[in-house]
Amino acid sequence: MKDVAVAAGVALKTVSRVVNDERGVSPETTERVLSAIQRLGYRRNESARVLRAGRTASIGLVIEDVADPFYSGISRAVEDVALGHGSLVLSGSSGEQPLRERELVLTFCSRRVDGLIIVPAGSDHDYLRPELDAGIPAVFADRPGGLDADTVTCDNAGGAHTGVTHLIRHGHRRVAFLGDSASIFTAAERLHGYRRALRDAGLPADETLISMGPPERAGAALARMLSGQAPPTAVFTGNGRITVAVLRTGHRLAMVGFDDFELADLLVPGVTVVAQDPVELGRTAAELLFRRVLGETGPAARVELPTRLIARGSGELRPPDLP
Amino acid sequence: MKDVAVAAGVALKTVSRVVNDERGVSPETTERVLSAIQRLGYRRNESARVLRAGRTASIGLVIEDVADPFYSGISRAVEDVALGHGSLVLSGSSGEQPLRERELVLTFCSRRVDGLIIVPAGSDHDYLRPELDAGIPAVFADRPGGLDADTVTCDNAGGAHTGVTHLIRHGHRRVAFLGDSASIFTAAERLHGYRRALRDAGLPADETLISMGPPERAGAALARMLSGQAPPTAVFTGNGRITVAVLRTGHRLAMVGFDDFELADLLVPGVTVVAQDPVELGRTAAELLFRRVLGETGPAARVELPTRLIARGSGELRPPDLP
DNA sequence: CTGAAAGCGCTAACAC
DNA sequence: GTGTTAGCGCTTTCAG
Repeated sequence: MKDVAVAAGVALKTVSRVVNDERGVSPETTERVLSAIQRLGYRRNESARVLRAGRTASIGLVIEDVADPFYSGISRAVEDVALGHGSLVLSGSSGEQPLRERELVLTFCSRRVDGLIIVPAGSDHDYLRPELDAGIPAVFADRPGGLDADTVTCDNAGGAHTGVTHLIRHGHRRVAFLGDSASIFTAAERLHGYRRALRDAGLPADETLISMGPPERAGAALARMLSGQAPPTAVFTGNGRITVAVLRTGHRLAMVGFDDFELADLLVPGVTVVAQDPVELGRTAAELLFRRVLGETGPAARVELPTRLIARGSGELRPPDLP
Repeated sequence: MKDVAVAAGVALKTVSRVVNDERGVSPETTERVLSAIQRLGYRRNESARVLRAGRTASIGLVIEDVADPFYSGISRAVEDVALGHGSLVLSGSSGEQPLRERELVLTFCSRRVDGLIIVPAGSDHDYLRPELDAGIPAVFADRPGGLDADTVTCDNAGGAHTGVTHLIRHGHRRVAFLGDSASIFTAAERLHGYRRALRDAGLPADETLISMGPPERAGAALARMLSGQAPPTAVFTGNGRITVAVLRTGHRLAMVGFDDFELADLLVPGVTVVAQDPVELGRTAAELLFRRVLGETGPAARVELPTRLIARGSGELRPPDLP
């Protein structure tokens, strides 16, 4: 910048003015500065600018894994909203490890991001308190965090309730539930929805038909149930990865899965799902965040997004004894 | 930092020393500083540090769309390598628009990223020249850029050749090629591979069996071919999205697709594909980049990753006249 | 309309 | 061991 000033025969501040489109510079001076900038290949150092301005025009996004289509949908939506606000996105995958989440968040904070969108891996967010107090707004997405901040979730319990009720309406009385580890908020919520659906239908809850754990183990869990005393005639799967794991076992049960996925309609039978909308989730979280970044105060918002049942065949299969 | 120094009764530099784990500070002073840091909730401002140090410990990644599994695989791999080098990733989706690619890259540069990984949307990268000269290394991934920089691609032509030859070996003499827009490097390369495979097999190239264009139009293009004079008995699809589009048409042709995808094995018949490895692509690009960031000079590297044919059924169907 | 000086938060270089 | 000084590249006063 100094070089440009010298080359154009003006003061530093004048170059700054031109670069920032500030008014009050004569057209000819502007011209001279612009040509010097061109000639020297000058580009403003954003880091220095940030140091003065305080705002970095960047936000931090912590998700579980970019390579998972659910989270990459969120990512893309966040990115688009951020770009609309002239902001960049620093993102990182926590891999469901609270420690890594924490490290990523703190790293982002030390780079003075203007705000954070976090899909919480852990439930303890005390480490965030000082940052929030320091004025860095945060929004929790997909799951609530352990802090009173803006939160966007899906109607997990309601969605599971709808899906399980759908199976029950098609004549099933023994519906298995295969969910992710119970420590994950969404998994626990969906299990609640399952239990409530059984209760609402006046069906007993058989604990041998419930299995919570990582997707890799879902196939084996189902096999155990099927070889048990009173096997299920239908299964509700608690997320997309479990749905796929169960499909790979090649069973022929009625089935409804939480999360839509590409090609669900091309399988035979088509897979009936309870769909969430990751893009909407990301968009909403980002908009909430930028509202805060722009200075909005007020109590923490809690947004719950609806789910949608998409019937494609697998959820409409009747139990063997009811043709 | 100044506050911490005052609170601990030491000079600024001493705080800096403690924060940076520099040697030469007595244990008790360290203790005093640490407790002051704790008390005041101090966290170093990375922007200021960057301004001094010159390195930002961040890299920029421009891909086409994070929401596409191929690119999100790349993303994740880049992120992991970057984290291993203590670096963060700024990422953005170009949406295949050269202008947006350019804007993202220049924005990243003005934030002084240490390096760039670019999946080129356009082919003209003159705008990058000054940045490269200014010492910001760049690596092109998936497609070569219009500049002499490190590049990682897949063996597009070879992969297509293998896939098409596979169909020919199963008795097909009329193999259609449905590729993405010819302006996209990978699409053009794969078309070359297709043509070469026909030539190598002594088969004539029938231009009515070739269609290049956006995935949305692939279904219609195939329908046109099938209702033509001499319809194809097999089809080679030029990328994952086209493969899916073609599957949705519900045809019953023999088929091999470029790009593997989840559930390809669960469809009936299973979909035979030529698989690339996005994770390996991202990893290689990132490693190449960090080698440059760490000071390696020397001529631009060109890495070509192999592809792999995975037979699952659809590519082994024989033509109707050869049972 | 333009410029000079101060300082954002930090670290490198050199005292003490 | 510790402190002082200068300056990274920019913007924000406040004077011309």
